[in-house]
Amino acid sequence: MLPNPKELEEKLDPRVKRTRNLILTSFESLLAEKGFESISVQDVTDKALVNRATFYAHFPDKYALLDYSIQKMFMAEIEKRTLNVCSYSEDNLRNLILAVVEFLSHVHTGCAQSHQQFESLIEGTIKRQIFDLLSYWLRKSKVPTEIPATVATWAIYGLASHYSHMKKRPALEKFVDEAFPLVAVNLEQFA
Amino acid sequence: MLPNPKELEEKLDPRVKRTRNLILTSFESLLAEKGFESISVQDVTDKALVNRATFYAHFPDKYALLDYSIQKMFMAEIEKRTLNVCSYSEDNLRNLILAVVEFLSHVHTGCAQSHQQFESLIEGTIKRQIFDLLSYWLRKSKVPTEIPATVATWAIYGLASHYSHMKKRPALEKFVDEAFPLVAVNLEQFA
DNA sequence: TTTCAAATGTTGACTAAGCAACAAAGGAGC
DNA sequence: GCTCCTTTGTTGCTTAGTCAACATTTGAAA
Repeated sequence: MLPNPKELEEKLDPRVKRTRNLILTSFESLLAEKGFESISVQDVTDKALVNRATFYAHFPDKYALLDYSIQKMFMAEIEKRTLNVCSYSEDNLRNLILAVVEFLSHVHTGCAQSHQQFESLIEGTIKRQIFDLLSYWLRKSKVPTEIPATVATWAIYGLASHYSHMKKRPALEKFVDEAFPLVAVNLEQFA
Repeated sequence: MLPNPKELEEKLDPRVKRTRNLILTSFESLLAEKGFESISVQDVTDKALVNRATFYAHFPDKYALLDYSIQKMFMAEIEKRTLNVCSYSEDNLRNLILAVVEFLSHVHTGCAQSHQQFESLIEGTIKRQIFDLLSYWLRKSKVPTEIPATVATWAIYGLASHYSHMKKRPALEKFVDEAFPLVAVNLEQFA
């Protein structure tokens, strides 16, 4: 059911879409200039030209906004590579790994303050996205996919996290070439 | 009372400011791509992501929007030169003439289709702005200003219109140098 | 001229956003 | 410890925006 969320969003009240976009844009630009913890809800709504009470009508708190933001950004990365409308193949898997590595590296360079604490906030969100995507890729399978998808999810995220923390990052292609088989082996039964 | 409108706008409901801006931005970008008459209210609201009924809550029709837009753009030109916070002087008058000439030339190059019909639509709006500005400049005068301000207004607009229609436009400075004394002579009693 | 589709204004019922005021929970500094 | 100020959620009421439906008007093609 992965390609769906689009359709749901299309039907939203225009005011809702507008407000969420304003909040999102404001948040992401703030994230580029200072650390997540030092951003207050007030900051976000001030820059978005939206009332603070309106924020709470859309998000329980700023952590929910972070989740929403990460989801959107990650999904954009996935959709850019049309990985959201396909099934499992080695080629798609390689592209997925590339996408996650690039996304996480981008977060580390783009966000003013990406501490350990911050990364642990987004880790769950991203892994959930990866897991859902893999499950969608394997939706036609006759055998259970939960275990292999879980293993692959953690492996992919771990690789990306590792890469984005390396002092001297090797060439992206080289890194992925080396890591790819270790992930693929767990999924080869679905190729 | 010219410097006031700012203060009034500041206090507007944020939703009102937002909506008007969306409509205005949409309209101005449409104006850059096609003729005013071929722009429908529907076009404007579609691009602005605003409901058509909302448009009518702010403007009686598209002609009112054109007025509003021209006023905003012209005022921006005036404020850029800080001509809205001063009194009459030959120097300010010269700058005003420059501003009007440049503004009208800009309209002629920037708008996709600027026919005679279109110019007659904006002529009144612009002359009103010029007249109001001159009246503001002369507000301290002990003698009546209406007649001299009217003459100067028409003269300035006429010059700008003439210039912007010339096949081979002379250098702006040269043109204004030549025309300036003819306007200034009607106002020299206020210098 | 007739016809038909598109654009114009207008309305009333519904939903979202703004606002001011509140209690409560940190957090920094004394 | 205490104080003071900021931030956080929450609430009830007001205002603005959305939507679908309608009657007109307009303009271009048949």
